[in-house]
Amino acid sequence: MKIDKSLVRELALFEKMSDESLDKILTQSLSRRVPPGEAVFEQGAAATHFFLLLHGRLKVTQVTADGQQIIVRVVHPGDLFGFARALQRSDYPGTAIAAVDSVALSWPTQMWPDFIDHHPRLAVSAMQTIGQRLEEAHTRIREMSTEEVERRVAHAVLRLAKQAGRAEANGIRIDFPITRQDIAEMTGTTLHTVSRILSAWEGRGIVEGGRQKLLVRDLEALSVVAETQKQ
Amino acid sequence: MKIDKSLVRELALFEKMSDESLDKILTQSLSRRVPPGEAVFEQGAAATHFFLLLHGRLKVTQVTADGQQIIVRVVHPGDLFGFARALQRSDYPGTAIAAVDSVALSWPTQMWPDFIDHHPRLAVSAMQTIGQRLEEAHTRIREMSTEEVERRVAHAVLRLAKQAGRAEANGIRIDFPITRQDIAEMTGTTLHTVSRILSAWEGRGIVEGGRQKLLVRDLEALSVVAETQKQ
DNA sequence: CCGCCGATTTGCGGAATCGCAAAGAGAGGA
DNA sequence: TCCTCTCTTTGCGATTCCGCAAATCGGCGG
Repeated sequence: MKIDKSLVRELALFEKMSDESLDKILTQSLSRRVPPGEAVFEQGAAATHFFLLLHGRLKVTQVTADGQQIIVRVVHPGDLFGFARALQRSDYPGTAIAAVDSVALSWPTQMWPDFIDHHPRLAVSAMQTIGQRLEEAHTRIREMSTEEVERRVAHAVLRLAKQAGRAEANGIRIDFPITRQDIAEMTGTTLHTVSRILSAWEGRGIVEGGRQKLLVRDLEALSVVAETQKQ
Repeated sequence: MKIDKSLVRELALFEKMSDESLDKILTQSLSRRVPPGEAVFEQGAAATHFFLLLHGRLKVTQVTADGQQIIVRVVHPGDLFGFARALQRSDYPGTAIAAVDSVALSWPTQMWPDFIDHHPRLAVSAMQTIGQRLEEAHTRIREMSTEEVERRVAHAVLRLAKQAGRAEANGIRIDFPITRQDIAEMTGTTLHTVSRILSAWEGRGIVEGGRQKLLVRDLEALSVVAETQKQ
């Protein structure tokens, strides 16, 4: 499939790579369109490919043994996904579901070692990416350990605004459909509590809600909420 | 400094490396002894080196802006540490403190890209290590999102028993000094709650406590606690 | 344009857990 | 051996947050 090279070229991951190498890698990839609600891969399935998101937005979820679901992370355009475990495990640890119409490139898992051997800089880039992701995970652990629910939700919304925000007349729009339940699963609480918190914020003019919609009207005030500890 | 090569040779990280390469790498390293309570590096300090723990046990902690501390992870012999961020950040994101007398090898941070360029397999190994660590972090996030405190503490103690357990007549001894406060900081709760939980377990014959001591008497029962959801 | 279905809001107990406080206990140093 | 310091235990009231329930809302398909 014909791929828009300029999109890939801009990624930090391929920054140091020559044009020929990049071409070679791209010709070995497959492109796939994923409509909203469809899974790119499912938790527990054999990890046959790793992916790069070109367009759209994915939610990576995990389901616990007793059926509870959490959102591990949101995948944005330019992110690699479905690969961290391709190195260690044979199955995907989570499910990646398209929140909107999305397009992803994919490569067979077994090509990964080849990539690294032929492009050591790629290894460094990839490691930086994973390192960042690890840092994010630690941040989340720290937040869940030390902050009350309202601050955690504030941090989550701030992250969404930064990573998936689109400027609008009245503020920053979260640029994909997201439910209260989703936010609850990102912050380790219930949709009820999230709803109460967002309602309170709406009353203070900080955000504006809606069905699967969220608009941040006052980033400043939201940051204050995120940094202010109770009492 | 003279280093016991056999110790290093066994590590998965260096598994695929030739003897000459390994020798070269080891001659470039420095060995350092760290007495209990002393820090290998401090949060926020310039990341000048990355490390490999040979002997002992370290606790990696982070302190939040408002002074609360959490334990990010425990470093066991054979683990690389203080490097994930050397790739992306210029300072250490946490503090590594020796729980017991420890010995670590260190290399200057700027040698990392060299390592990768000359030993691509090392890059793959390192990435697997970070990938595993990321997976652990996600496990912890999942636990903190969906489980009550008692189950989280049970999981934490099980992990400690697996990673730092030494067989004893009456059960599995956690092989380094650990306080209730430590366990609290690993599970996102308070030392009071941990103390109550451990007391209850002691009453049921599952564990045996003591000052900075912990002995798991009934691994089976503890696993049941870890997997049983309330009600 | 109407009806249905999933998303959201909100009230109200109840349970889990925190925070404070005070007492007990073990280990190492003087 | 005694003293001191830190760690640990335990009680009790205060809070946060969950879980259930019921009502409302909004968009999509027919």
